[in-house]
Amino acid sequence: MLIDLDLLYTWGAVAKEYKKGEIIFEEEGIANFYYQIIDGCVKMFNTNDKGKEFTQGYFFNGQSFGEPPLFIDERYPSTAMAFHDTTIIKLSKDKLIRILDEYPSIQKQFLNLMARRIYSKAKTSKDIINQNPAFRIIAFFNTSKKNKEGEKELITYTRQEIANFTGLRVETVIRALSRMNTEKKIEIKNHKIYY
Amino acid sequence: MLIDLDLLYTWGAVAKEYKKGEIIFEEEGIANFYYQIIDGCVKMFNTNDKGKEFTQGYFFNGQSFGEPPLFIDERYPSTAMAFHDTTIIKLSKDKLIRILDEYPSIQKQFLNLMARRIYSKAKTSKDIINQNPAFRIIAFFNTSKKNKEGEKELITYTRQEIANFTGLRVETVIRALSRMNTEKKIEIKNHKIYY
DNA sequence: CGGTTCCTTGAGGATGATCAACGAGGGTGG
DNA sequence: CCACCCTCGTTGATCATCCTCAAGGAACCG
Repeated sequence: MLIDLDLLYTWGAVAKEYKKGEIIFEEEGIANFYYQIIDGCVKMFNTNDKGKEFTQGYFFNGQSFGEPPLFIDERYPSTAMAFHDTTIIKLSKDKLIRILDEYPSIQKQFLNLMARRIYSKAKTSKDIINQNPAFRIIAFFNTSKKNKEGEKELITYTRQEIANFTGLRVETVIRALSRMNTEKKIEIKNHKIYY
Repeated sequence: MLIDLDLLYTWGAVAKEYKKGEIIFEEEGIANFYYQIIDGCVKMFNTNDKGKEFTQGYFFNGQSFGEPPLFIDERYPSTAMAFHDTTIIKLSKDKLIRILDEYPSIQKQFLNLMARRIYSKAKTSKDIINQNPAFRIIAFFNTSKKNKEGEKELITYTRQEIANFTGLRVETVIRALSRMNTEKKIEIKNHKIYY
């Protein structure tokens, strides 16, 4: 949980529910609000001229998203969409900036958060460049895995979502997955993927 | 210029010169220092199993680099190397953290810096995924361009460097460039690229 | 039970990677 | 001044891989 909910409400934040598939903000839109997820999941992505989608990342309970443009007066580089039904608390940009100025410890938290994001992005782009479907897919699974070490867990993303995240095509993902299955890198039971 | 040099020296920072090609820190190394470039250029990159290189970015005069791991206690995700002869001022991690705690305005600057990095990384990975050599190369040129709008300027990177940054191979870059030349997207005079 | 959404398979084509040479320029030392 | 070396740029041929297009099949949900 990033900023305390009570604090946010004190400063005039408002909770809003978004239905699955609803757009929260769009690429090139002006950044006016701070968003923090109370419950649900948000996907950030870009779409190119030919409608091909690239997923920048997923955000879950207690996480905030879309903050960088607030700090540097830029427009949104990507679109944010509710991936499931999601409740989000919204605070105006000015108020967020004022909170950061008043609470240095919160500012520090945000610095750490941004640092962590850069760190992951560096790791991810390194992996994506590394041509090779299986490798990219594994890298994606690793970032999305809940229980780090330990037994196999169900992957809840569709093959299309995996494709969007890895920059591959659905068919390529499917073929790579079945190859990985026979090579025992993953397990597929009844179309469900375990890793 | 990020942190004032006098301030850094006051806190015990030391300037050091690195010769072209010299390694400043290595992937997976422990992060103990804050680095700020006084003069020169630094390249951050990863190398995969087969020796293929992926350039994460270049850093120039007045910029700092390799900070994220300092904030989150991780190891370096990439290697940093002097791209030309470069003078760098080094400060220990603890001292940096203490500076940030004592000067909230500096902490804020770092927050803005990290936000800007995330913003660029988002733009870059979007572009790289967008299969198409010409597109990737143009995206790289745009980020490295000094005078934003305006007339053509000389690209000072070798074709190998362009390849490393875009995740392509040298030959592919060369062929793409000459196609872009005939299509007038760029200009090549005497092997030199203008964009 | 009908309609979505997701998954699967095959055939064919496009494109970037790979391998192998060679060319061109710049700097250095004899 | 010239020969040599080293880095960078260039070209062609071939190969592997992923994309594209097309057509179904399976699972899930109201």
